[in-house]
Amino acid sequence: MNVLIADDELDMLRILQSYFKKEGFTVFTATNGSEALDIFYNEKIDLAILDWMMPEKDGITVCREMKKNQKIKVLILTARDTGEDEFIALSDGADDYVNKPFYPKVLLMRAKKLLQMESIQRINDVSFDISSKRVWKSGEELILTKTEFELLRIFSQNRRQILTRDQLLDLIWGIDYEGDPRTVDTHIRRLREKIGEDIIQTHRGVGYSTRE
Amino acid sequence: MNVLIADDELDMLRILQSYFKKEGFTVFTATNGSEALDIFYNEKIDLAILDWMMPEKDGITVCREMKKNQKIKVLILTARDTGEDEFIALSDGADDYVNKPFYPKVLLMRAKKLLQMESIQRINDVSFDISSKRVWKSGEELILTKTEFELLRIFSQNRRQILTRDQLLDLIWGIDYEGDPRTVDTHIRRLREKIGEDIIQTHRGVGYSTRE
DNA sequence: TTCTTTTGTAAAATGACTGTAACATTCCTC
DNA sequence: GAGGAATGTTACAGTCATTTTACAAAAGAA
Repeated sequence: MNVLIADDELDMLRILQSYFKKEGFTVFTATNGSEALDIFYNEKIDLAILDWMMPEKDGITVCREMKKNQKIKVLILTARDTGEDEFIALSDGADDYVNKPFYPKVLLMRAKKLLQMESIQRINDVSFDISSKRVWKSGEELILTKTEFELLRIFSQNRRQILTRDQLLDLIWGIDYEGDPRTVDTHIRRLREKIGEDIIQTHRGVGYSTRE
Repeated sequence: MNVLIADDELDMLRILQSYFKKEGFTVFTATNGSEALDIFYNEKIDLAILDWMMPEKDGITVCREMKKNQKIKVLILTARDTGEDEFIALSDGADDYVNKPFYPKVLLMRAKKLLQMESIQRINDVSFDISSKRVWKSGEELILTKTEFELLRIFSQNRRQILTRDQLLDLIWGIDYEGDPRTVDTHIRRLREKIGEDIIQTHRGVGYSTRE
């Protein structure tokens, strides 16, 4: 997992960096908003931890920019603590908001929550482990192919959201893959056969989603 | 969306209840942990907001119990504010943790984040999400066809305004579509059947509007 | 290599949605 | 209350989207 930490206090940066590195994250750091965006556009960042008050561009501005296109998780960090600020941050797309001073352990925990890093995930009676790629349905282990597992993982990471066939093609086969969107149907069909018909819901004319 | 709020301070309960009701949630309340679990087992609760310190069973115990089987979001509320507590709560399955005192607006925002309902619109007891094209009536999800959803969207964007059949044809089918205006009646009929008869009002000789 | 599994595509079968028309009901006017 | 106009309701067939089946190419395993 790639995390980008942006703060103009170097001490803060150093402390967070060491905490996240210890947990196995790949850490990128920036000391101002523009630098943060630069890194964002050049690396595949999963989570950005942004200080509100930064030179060049403040955390909220950077957050808005990042949230425009990509699906990245953003956590805003700040020493201000009026409710209004927190409200603005959350309204502007931030996924979480933590006041300074904070306990690093808690920040780490919140970061992991955002990234859904608990290794065992569950959708109704189907549970699976991302790292070992094993899947169970009410206790019984299922054998899924690579594509089927990918589908399941993508749905789990985008719960309740409707994903179009094209989105699924992009997410599983890559943005530059040129294939028949109907192929998705077939894989959905195969996945449903294994995990049960009621996990994935069809939205006619739109796409598919988990049913929860 | 059904939310359960559990706190032994009655003032707190009352304030939160009114905030959440105004936003269209169905609110259940409890003043201790056992009562909260009772309600949880008897109702379909989407989100539980639990005070940590409660008689009978504390919030964390209740949270653990709720998280055992079901897909429910839990937000822990507390006046303690050691990082250790927050860490425990989040580790034990809580989805978010907010310190008292807090700003109700922020709590509401966090609750909505948990339920992924940022762009939700409402007409009476019917709520829907334009971006994901999903519709609920008092908590239950409804399946609307494309045309039905379009109708609902147009009415929501033109609240209280009376729209003629021709206007609706133009807005939904496109300006150059040549079709029977009575077709609109049939779609209104089908939409009413799903969302309830009282949402869309007929204006004889003119057209239709929302009734609010 | 040969055999098996997985994958992508195509085409047939199924099922849902749509528009129209015909009939029923309600509302309004006289 | 009768008659006429507008709306509500139902039924149906054409159309379109999805599901399902089948098959051959590709990838992996033996």
